[in-house]
Amino acid sequence: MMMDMEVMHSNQQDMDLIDILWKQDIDLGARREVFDYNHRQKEYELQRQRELEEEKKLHLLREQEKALLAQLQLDEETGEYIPRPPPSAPLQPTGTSLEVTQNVSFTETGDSMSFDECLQLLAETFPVEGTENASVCMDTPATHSNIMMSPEQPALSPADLPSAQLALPQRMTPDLEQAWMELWSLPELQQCLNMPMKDTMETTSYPLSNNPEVQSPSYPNYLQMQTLIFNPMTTVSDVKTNSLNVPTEFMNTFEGSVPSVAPSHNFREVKPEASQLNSSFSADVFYLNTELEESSGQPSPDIIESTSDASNKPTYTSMDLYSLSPGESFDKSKQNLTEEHPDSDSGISIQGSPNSPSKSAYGGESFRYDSEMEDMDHSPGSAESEYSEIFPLNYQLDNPESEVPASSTGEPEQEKKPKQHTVDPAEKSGHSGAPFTKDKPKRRSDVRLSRDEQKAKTLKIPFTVDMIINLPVDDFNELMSKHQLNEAQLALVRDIRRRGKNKVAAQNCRKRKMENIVGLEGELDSLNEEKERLLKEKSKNMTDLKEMKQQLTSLYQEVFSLLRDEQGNSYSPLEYSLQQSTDGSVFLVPRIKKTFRSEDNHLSPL
DNA sequence: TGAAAATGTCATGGG
DNA sequence: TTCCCATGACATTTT
Repeated sequence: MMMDMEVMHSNQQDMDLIDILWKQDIDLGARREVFDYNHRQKEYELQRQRELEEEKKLHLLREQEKALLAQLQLDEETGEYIPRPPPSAPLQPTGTSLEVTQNVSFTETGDSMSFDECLQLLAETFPVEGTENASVCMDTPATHSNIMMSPEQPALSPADLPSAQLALPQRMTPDLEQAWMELWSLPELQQCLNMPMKDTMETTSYPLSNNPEVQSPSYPNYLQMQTLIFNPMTTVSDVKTNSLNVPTEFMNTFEGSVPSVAPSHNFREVKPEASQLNSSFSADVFYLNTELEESSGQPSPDIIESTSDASNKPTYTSMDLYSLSPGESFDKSKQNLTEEHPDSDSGISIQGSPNSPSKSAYGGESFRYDSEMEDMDHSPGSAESEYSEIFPLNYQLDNPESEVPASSTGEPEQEKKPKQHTVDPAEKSGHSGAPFTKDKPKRRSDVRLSRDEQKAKTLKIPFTVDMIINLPVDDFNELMSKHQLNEAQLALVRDIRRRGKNKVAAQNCRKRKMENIVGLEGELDSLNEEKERLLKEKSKNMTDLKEMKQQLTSLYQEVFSLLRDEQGNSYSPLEYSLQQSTDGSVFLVPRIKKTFRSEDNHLSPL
């Protein structure tokens, strides 16, 4: 509290200083309200109003989720949450649909009343004219009306609210400024409110999906921060659990039909010890999500946030990053989870994570992530190889269960010939028909990369497929020389490189072929135009020739009509013709017995 | 479910 | 000779 008072005091001093500066700068045309302390106070109040509104929204959503989850139960066969059938003694009317239960949850008793009271209190406390504005961070949750929260999360019940949230305005009414200075002094809040969206995007070194909601890595952190701010009683484990709510909402964003409470739910089941973790906050969030990811197969955008916040943290590898698949990859991750193992009774795996220790076995994994992005940027054939493609397959690689079929067969993949065209057992288990029921099958590139990556993982290749494929020859040789690889590893690396290179070459070849086809088609068009032009020219020439012949005939007849022999008789054009010699002189040549007359020197020069 | 398109892979030849 | 690339042909997957 002393610190808060100091903050207030310093703020007052700052504002006074700004006032003085304004007086000095007023001549420069600066508006008064820019430096007006009252105006700033008003803005503060506006922001507080937004804060409280968001808080109410969050609470409402939690209540909604809570009520919804009360009506749901996990279908162990499908892994989906389905409306809970009425118990033996039906407490509700039969046939209660999901929407009905949601509506019921909204209209239920005291909760909404608490918010109404809260709203009223807020309206009395903050008679602010505009409430529609929301900060960037605050806006995001409001856009997700379908936010889903964990049933186990410490959702702020109405009973908790007076101490945590709702009592805040009441208690602070005499000294609102001080109370809000407390809030504003929280670094998380300041970070959130001051963090431009683009900064968060920049710190996230890989492109996210087109979904703008996914492109806001600050959003998960924001929710965590919200919990920290508005629930002072929140424990570390609560924070973790709340942080897990964010991906659930993302899950809903991507796949609204699939209940999104699985991660939190499953997390509590599988990782109960996680609440005991007491390390740093970000690390907790990250590891918890990583574990959640491994246990439930649903990556968490929280990790993205953690990645962006602590991009240099050596605590996670790119294998972890592979699992951070927004958008489509979420579904695919779940798909892999539930569909690659149809034998599993539960759609959500609760098996152990045998590869968790092995994830660090890949020393160069951190490079792979960037390399993949470079590949997408530079590889001519990777224009369509979007981010959503990379992550699912990488997740599949990282998914411990994806290896189960291969290992369960007792036939290690390294025993397969590298150049074989047959499909690996792991691939068959993952891609052969039936298992894919919820989502479309993976793309071919996913299959291939997954194949190579799985093989590389199986043979413990210490570098990534992209490194193998895309490194220049010298670098590749240097890399190979730095690692002692056995024959199988060398063969696999060579095959991967050859296949990758040939794949790009084939893509380039096809691209060139298409370009050639397009070029030839263009050339054909131009040639056809040339042909048409020539045909027209020919026709015109024929017309001209015909006209000239007619003119020649007329001139011929005219000349003959003027010619007279010695007796003054005219020559008949039928008996004589006019011929021109090489020297330009024109002769009258008889048509009949020309030779004879020629021999008799009867040629008559004109 | 079959056809067409797209893509991956292998074999081969040339630089 | 080896490596790399281009490309035809075939297989497989996707649409």
